[in-house]
Amino acid sequence: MGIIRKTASIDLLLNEFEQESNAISAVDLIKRLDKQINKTTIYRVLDKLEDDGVLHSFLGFNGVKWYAKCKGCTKSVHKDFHPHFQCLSCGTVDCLHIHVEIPEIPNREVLFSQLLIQGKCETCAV
Amino acid sequence: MGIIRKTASIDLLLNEFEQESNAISAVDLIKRLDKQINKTTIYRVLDKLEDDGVLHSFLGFNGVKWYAKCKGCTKSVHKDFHPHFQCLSCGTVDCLHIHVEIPEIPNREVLFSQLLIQGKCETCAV
DNA sequence: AAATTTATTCAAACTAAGTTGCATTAATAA
DNA sequence: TTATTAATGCAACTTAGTTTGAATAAATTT
Repeated sequence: MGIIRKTASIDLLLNEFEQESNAISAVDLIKRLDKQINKTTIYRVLDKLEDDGVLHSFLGFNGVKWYAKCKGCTKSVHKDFHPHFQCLSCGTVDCLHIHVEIPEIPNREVLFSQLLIQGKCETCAV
Repeated sequence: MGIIRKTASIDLLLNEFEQESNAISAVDLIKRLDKQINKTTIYRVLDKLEDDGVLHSFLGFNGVKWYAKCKGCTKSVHKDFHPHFQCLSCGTVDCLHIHVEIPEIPNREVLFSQLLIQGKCETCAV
């Protein structure tokens, strides 16, 4: 079930992603919108936005959930297998628009994959 | 700080990994050894075994921590960048001994990476 | 435009994974 | 064999996320 009604919560959350080109963690969104939206609502709206192909989610190295805007994803077509990058210095997480080849694996059926790369970002690298 | 003393807890934990060729989640180990070792101790011993290059850890798709035996890792040399595979049907998680090329990324310094592949394992694939 | 249905929201309580502080136990060294 | 210090156990805590059930707001029907 996707989003049916336009509400203030959805606007507020989408606005955060307009302002920001990087990924944003659920935890961070809860902090940012603390005064404005209940955390239950935040998790639910994020869920729905992901359902609708507006956002996609992935896990960072410590297991917290991150969300980022989808490019070219729709409700039905949601194949967004790009890697994500987490900077060790500043903590920024973002999508890498590069292609990584996942090799065929004998006797196994590959359905999804998640590649998380950790290092230093443009700003923090020497 | 690695392991300094040989204790019963360490033996019990190592024994689990002897018996099993697949990865084992921390949660599962706590269940298995419930009567024998306290969960705090389990987390602590796992930490140290990882430190010593005996085990390596990674996160599953739902963010829980998995451990598997290291091959050719030592305390100082701990470069184990192989992908991990999680079966959607039976839940088994294991190490894939294949090489995946992580491309250079302009202006970024790549330090670590984690590739998690989800699908159907040998036993569960048609 | 009021009534009704349906979706959305909130607060609070809960869960699951993992961590911390501290007293106690047990390897190892002296 | 005692002294030292690492390892352990326990309880309480933290953090991220989920569930619940009642209250509210938005659509839709009348």
